[in-house]
Amino acid sequence: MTGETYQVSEVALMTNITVRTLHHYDTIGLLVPSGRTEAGYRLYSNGDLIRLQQVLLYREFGLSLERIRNTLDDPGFDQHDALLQQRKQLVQRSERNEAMIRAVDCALRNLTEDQEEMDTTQLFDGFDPGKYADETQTRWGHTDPYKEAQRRTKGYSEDDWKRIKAENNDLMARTATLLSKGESADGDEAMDLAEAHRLHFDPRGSPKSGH
Amino acid sequence: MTGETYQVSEVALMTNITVRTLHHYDTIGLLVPSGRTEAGYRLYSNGDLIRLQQVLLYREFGLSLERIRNTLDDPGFDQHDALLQQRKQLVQRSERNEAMIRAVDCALRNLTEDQEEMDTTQLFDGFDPGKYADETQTRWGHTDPYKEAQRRTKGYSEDDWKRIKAENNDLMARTATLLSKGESADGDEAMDLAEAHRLHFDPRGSPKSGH
DNA sequence: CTTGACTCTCACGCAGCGTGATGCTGTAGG
DNA sequence: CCTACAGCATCACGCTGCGTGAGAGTCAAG
Repeated sequence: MTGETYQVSEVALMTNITVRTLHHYDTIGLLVPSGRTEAGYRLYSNGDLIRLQQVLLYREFGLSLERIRNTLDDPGFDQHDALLQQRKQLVQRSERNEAMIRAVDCALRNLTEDQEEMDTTQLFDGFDPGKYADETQTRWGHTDPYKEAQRRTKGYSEDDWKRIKAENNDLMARTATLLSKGESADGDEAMDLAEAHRLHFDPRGSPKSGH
Repeated sequence: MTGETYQVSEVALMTNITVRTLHHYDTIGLLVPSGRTEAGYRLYSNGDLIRLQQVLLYREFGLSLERIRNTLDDPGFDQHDALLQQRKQLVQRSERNEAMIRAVDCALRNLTEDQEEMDTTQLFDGFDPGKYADETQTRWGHTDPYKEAQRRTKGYSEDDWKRIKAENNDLMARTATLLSKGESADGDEAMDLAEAHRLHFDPRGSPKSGH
């Protein structure tokens, strides 16, 4: 007979997952053991193992447990479609992820590379971190293990970096418009928009693009 | 004076984040507004905005809020190093992610492509999903929009796929060893290892690699 | 009977907020 | 002055996928 059953720890050993995971899959209804002992011990059948096998496979693909449960409980409903959608998500995440990598590379470049002509200030494009910049510059002049990373990534993500900078600049734009309507909210002296703008660009009083 | 202050909703508008996020950053100490009104309203200064700006920048890089807080609160401690580590993590995730994509592609291929000679069964390498396979085969014969994806990924991830299949096969191996020592735990009839193995390979009774 | 290895069921914790619930504040209108 | 109504505040639970005890029952061995 194919009627062997296994306890949690056995299944855990077989599949290399934890007992807790089995508990979890049980409580969320993803993999409910087909049997229990009188004492309440979970008993997994061979069929349960098969299901678990599929669960783990789909999990390997990055599908959510909920999605896995749906596709398994309603076979023929998704599966292929689910995989396609999953692929899309993965691709998106991948792109996003690589953009982040490039962005980090750019940040690293900006932190180290020829700071005479491109210092950290520019990182915020006028929205300068100021005092922090001073310390950062003196502290890590050239740490050097990422030198190669710099070369590899040189001229490699200007657009991504620009996007981020654009978003940062966006703050200032919003700030300006916000100020133009909210200046009466707090300040009694109605300063003109230009002045407010300048203050925002450099709240510490060191004007750089004084217009 | 540079003494303008802003309320939560204003800052939220400027930076395009939610009020709740500001609350959160406050409670976790990532961005504590430098002031409050008598009524308890949060008041953000320009300095706060600068800090927020940095926070959002690092967040863009994928650093955890905790890590951001550390690097900002102890400037010169990490930052450069933090970015490097972050880069490593991102690269890892990226690799993992792409492996998943390739795996999904393989799964899709196995689902659709020439099923006469490579049906879903093989997906589990003997640890066959059986009845599910029948349904899946008949339902999605050829949906076709991923045809190109198939071509692009052809012969493209055999190793990744093999790794996954190996992991799946691992289950069976473990099962076998488990059985060899645990057969007395439940079953009274001491079947021989080979038999147990076969049962495991195909608990529904349709032997395929009957050795 | 006791020990020790397993098992069970709560239930909190983590990351980063979303989403109400419930109540006070502040300003404009009647 | 009273009333709306918009904004603010503080809980506090929800989500994902389990990890990690806590406290207690089970089961085979000594």
